Amino acid sequence: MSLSYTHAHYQGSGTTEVVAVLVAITNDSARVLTVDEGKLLPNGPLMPLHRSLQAGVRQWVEEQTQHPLGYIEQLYTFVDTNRRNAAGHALVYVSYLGLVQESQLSPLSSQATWQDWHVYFPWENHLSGTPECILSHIAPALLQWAYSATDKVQQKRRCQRVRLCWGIDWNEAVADSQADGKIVNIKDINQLDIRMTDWIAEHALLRYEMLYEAGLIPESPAYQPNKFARKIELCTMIGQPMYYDHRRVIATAISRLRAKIEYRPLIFGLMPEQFSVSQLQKSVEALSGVPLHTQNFRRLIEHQNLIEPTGQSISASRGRPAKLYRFRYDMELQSLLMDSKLPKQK
Amino acid sequence: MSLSYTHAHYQGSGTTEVVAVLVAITNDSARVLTVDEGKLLPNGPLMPLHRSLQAGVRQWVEEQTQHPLGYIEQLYTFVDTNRRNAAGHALVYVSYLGLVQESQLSPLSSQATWQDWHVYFPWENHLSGTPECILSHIAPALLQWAYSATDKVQQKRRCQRVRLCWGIDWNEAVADSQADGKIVNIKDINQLDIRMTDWIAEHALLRYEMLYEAGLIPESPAYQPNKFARKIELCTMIGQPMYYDHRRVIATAISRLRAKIEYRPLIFGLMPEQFSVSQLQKSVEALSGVPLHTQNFRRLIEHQNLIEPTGQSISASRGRPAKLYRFRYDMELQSLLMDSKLPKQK
DNA sequence: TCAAAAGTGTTATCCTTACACCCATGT
DNA sequence: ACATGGGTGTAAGGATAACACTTTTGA
Repeated sequence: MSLSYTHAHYQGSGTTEVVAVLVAITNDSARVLTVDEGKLLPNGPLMPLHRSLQAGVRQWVEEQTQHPLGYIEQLYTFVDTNRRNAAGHALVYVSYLGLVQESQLSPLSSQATWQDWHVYFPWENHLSGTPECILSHIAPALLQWAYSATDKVQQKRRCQRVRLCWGIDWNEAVADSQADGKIVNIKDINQLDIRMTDWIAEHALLRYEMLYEAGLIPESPAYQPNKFARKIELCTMIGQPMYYDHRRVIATAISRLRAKIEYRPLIFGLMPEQFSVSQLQKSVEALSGVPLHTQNFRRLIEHQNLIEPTGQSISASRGRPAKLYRFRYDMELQSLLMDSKLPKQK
Repeated sequence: MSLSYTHAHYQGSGTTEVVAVLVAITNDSARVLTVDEGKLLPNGPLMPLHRSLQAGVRQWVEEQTQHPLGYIEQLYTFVDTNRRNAAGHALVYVSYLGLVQESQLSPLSSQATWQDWHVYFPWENHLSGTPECILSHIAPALLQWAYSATDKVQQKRRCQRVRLCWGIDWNEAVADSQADGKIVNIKDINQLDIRMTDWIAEHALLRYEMLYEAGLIPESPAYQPNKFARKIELCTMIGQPMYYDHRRVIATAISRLRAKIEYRPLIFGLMPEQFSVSQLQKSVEALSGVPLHTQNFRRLIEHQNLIEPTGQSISASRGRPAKLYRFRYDMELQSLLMDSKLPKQK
């Protein structure tokens, strides 16, 4: 009943396992719990004893982290046809997202470590402007991929997808085109004048899937290490790979979190008991990966009546001390937090 | 490779199956494809040959309905501990939502039928005002359940959940309460003065789960046929039951559709080639179950630039003929439609 | 006293909602 | 002509984004 994992060969007798993306925020950065030196997400076999998947994951995770999980939800179910049991059935794995409060980070098992999720997705961190890796490596490589499509239609589709997923645009003029409109050659990839237009944080999964499809990451069967125009240090540009498709699972979690945080107060599942407004903001920024407007963030939060002052305040190293707040655990707010899956009463 | 199902006993050798909620709109009402006289959703074993679940479902459904599926997405994965294989593993079933265009409804297999989804969820139809079954039967029974909770805290929680899920409120004064605040007796359930406040269409799943938890539907292990204050005709009040938990799967689909239709143009996956604005509105209403403001609906749609006039128009029996439109299948719109799972190019 | 961080006020803009009204057609 | 459904204009209210500004502390 403890966290177990296998990576060289799948040997379970069942064909179903559960994979968890446990998220916490430490030092204003988002982290996920991993095993096997950051190469795998914690995973375990589906246990026949539990009434529901939800209940199984909850118990299983609580045993591992030694404290109750605040929030948990099912993410997505994947099939891994490379891993099959004796009868030839492909492995099915059901992924879950769980939120862990920083203050409650407690004894980890020997092999488990918390990893900043930007280790796996360096391009997702826009807190200090557009990351270099997009402009210098990823975008050029993706455009190479887009323009090397077989026909004109696919070429346009791919370009549009790049634009929408990555929020970039470029100068189409720097390209030769045939009579049928297909562009056959890009004069100089450096002259495409790639610029950021509209980065949408929630598209994290789409971006990962595009990199996968374009063969730019090692997990992909289409991977070719030399697809980048310039030589790169792999991990700092396209992130640290994981076994199987576990990076995709994290990408799914990131997308879900970023989308949901907009309209559900999930963030409180990650905060300590007391916090200042700016701590709250930094936590949201850690998840969304983009800087927020400080003044309006404060108003947004206060306007929603989700927090109440504790009376205490914290004096930062500099500047005016910040008032501390706590989340209002009213009856109504409990209900606001409720997801499609309510905590079953018994 | 055709749709197969079992309901008396689960006999598959694997432990995973796929269940599909295929939705179409006919005569301005939402329907789902069912088998076994409306008692089951189409389901089939997970096939080891497919690379992905997505691909499996798609092929499997296309074979059944004889035409390509427009849109498909994974819904949720359930475990049925009552159905186990020889090795004792509980059945895992992955559910999918698929949209089918009315015009393309084509040869069904002998045992498959399209069912109006209000057959299963009569309380979800608010197109002609609040349905009687809520006010006369469901709400009273739920309040009975809420006030019969063991302690005061649970009582308040349940009341709040009823309020939020069903958008109703009532007069708390018509009840005795003890010193500790727990209400021990409701003088007359008819005098609670239950009234509709804020119906939220997307809460369909929460509502189903509450009925399940309160033991008001036959699928629930807690089911007691006589929980209702007044004698009822079962199906017209709490809907037609299904085998296993398949009604919950449909409820999941309804919630997802209603939530998603707000910010994604999914509806076009259900429309015929050409349609008038009011046909479009009626289709959206069929899904959401609530009437929409006609004038503003038109503007909303036009403002989004999703449709373009075909030049033709249709003369209804009465009144001014309506212009016909088609969905703009531009490159960009293709991309707008894209879900977290892009159609893989190959 | 000044920099740094907390916190407030005000305005322009967009989107939603509601209501009033005109248009084109069959009977 | 008139009822019926199609279609347009416009104004109020709420939410968001942007900017200027005041407050409180430590160095």
